Amino acid sequence: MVTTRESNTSSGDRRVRRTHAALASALIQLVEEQDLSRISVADVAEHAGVSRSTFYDHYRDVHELAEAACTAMIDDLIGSLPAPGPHSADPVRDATQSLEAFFASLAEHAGLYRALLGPQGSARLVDHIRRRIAAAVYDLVRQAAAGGDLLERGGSPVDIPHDVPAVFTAGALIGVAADWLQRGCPLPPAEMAALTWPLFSALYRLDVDALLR
Amino acid sequence: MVTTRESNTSSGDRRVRRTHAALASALIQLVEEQDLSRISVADVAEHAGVSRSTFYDHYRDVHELAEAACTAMIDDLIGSLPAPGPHSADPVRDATQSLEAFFASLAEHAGLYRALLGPQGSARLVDHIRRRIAAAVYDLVRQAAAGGDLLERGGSPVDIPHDVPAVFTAGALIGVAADWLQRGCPLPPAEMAALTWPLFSALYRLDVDALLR
DNA sequence: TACGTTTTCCTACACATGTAGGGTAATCTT
DNA sequence: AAGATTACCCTACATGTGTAGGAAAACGTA
Repeated sequence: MVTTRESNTSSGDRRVRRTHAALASALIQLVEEQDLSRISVADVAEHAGVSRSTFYDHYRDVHELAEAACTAMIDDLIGSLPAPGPHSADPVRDATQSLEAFFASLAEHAGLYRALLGPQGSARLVDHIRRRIAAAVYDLVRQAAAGGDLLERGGSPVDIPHDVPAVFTAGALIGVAADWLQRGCPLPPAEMAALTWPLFSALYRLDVDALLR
Repeated sequence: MVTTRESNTSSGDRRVRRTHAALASALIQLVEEQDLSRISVADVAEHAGVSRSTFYDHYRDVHELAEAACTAMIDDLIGSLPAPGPHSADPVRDATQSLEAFFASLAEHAGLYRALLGPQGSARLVDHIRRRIAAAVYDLVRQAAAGGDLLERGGSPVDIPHDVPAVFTAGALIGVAADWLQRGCPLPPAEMAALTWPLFSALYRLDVDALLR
């Protein structure tokens, strides 16, 4: 009997790692071929070479598996972004490269991300991703504000709850990403970064000229 | 046998209107009590005084019913917003009031919107709403640009595809709304409007002082 | 009112979901 | 290497899903 469901990240037991990997791999493969809503637990288990019963020992449904598979990728992505130090030499270039890395990572697993962020995707996952991005943005803004890279709003001390801009930014990023993925990634990641950077810049009133000076 | 599924808005047949209304009402009532994922087709049909078979004559699943119920409300909302004419006397006040009306409408049907925009909501509906809002924003921006209320970006002619900012804005609005609803609407609509307006303003580089002068 | 049309409802069926208990085999620990 | 632990798998079951065909009732129209 399985007693604990603590969703241990990289569990110690080899069997668990094997089935986790097999299920994730099977889902990613299946999601490239058909709609997520058409994929049954039996399908995933079959393609993973795992019993349907075993699936339920680890995940409550297909969405939860997708969430787990995607969460790891998103975490890797966020962690890999070149965090702007207290005083980067070229913060604009850093930010643009971060954006480009973001879009490039989306394009790399476009099938999965499109399935999960699109119309027949998982609202649970979108919500989860939005929270994670919002948290990252929140931290980033605090760092930048502490470093002096970010201008105060209108000269007055910040009186807006920090999380509203963070959620605003996260939602915007997800909106652009979802739309881009759904259109089949017509523009290359670099161009998407160049297109969206001015929007973020304007949002936080970054004085680009002052930063470059 | 039911032949057509053209989702006739306000169909001619009295029976159809009755069942549509009954199903929508039943769903709205049920969604206030329990999670959307826990609501079965049989539940909705039962509470609506309608056969389960009849449900499937009109909607493919609960999400589609929710989408239909919510779409009408969203359309009403967008249509009721005070569209800023070519040259409003006070565009800032107009925009803030539009935002306030938006949040107020969300709060009015908080149960339904929270269920549909939240973690166990409908990705299909979120996508649909984002498209509608993006289209509305797109039109609004074009109008404002034609009226001269909107400053050109950085003094150069607009070279950014208009739909990227539109999707950006729509996603941001949905992000803020979803977060606000999920927290139980702690701040009143007026305050939310006041909090988010500066963000939109900064996004489109509206020169507030110039507009007020 | 009488007719053709459309909706509603019933029944039935194949399949998917999620849960439970327990046997077996792999893994971890000592 | 031996024992304790635990993951895996099998079976079974109650419930929900989505589809199909056809009878009865309500509707719009002439």
